[in-house]
Amino acid sequence: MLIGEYTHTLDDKNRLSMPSRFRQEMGKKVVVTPGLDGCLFVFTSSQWKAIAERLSESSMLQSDSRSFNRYMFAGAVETDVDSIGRILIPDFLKERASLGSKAVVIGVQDRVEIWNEKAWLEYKKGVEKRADSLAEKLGGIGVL
Amino acid sequence: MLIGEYTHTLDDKNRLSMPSRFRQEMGKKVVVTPGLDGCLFVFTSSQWKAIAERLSESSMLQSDSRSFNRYMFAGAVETDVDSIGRILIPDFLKERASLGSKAVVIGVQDRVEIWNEKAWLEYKKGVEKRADSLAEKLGGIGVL
DNA sequence: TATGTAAGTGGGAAAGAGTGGGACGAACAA
DNA sequence: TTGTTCGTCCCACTCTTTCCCACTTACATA
Repeated sequence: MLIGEYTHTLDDKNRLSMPSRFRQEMGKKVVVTPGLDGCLFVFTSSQWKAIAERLSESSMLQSDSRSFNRYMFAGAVETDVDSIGRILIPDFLKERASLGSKAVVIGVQDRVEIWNEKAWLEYKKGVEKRADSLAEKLGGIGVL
Repeated sequence: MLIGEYTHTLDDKNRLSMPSRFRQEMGKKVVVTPGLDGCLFVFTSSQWKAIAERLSESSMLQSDSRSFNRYMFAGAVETDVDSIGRILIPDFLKERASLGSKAVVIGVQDRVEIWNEKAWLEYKKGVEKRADSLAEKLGGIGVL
């Protein structure tokens, strides 16, 4: 289970350390994709395979699924985790998530997300404020 | 799996480098065709065969599929990948996709697309805006 | 407090990828 | 037949990427 929040530096060579607690679960190869709400998603190879399969069920001839497929596939990168647990963030993904020299790496159950430092702070603040009402909303549909 | 986004130069001789990560999967011969949304498609020989077969199954009696077939077949070119991974883009395809001295090469699962730099930027921007709603529209993609 | 271990950061060297240019051969025109 | 042009193939240079190693900081333990 991937949990916790870590701030790591994204160095000149676009390398980003994964928290050591994540490494075993993440494996040696991961896929980084644009995520939702402005962050990046990091998937294990097997997770990614499952996603790709779902996506491929849609027809190339339909505009909407073409768009979304391009979004997910062209935006994705398979990258090795180096010998000391770092991954490479290509420039176009770095831009997409507005990453500077610091990035926040968070664990969300079974996936890892990478956030711009400020964006994460604000997002968190926003959620904290709404936490109570969110809880009720989710409670209403029987989550907890 | 072909994924990622790369910007390469299209030189004076209309040569375009394929990303090194694509080369093994692409093989030595590819078929370049006019694509959809203003880009070019690049298929492996075997994929092209499959596509051609599927297209030929569509009824010749329907005006629409006749048109589409003409669009795909007449504009298609088979071209070798040279010893260091470049392909030749004939002038008429270069024009069709409005390619300048820079072109964006993207991987979309099992096909490669070639885009005019600006056109890709704008297309991407447009899709990014709609990404969240597209994701919902296309239904739960499991992890997402 | 001192020492050892593990994690995060940074830099250097080697390998690989991308770009450009030149040479060779075929085709066409004079 | 000769000269020119166009296309293809091959080589070389340069820049980027990747791999490996070293340093530093933080934490834990004795």
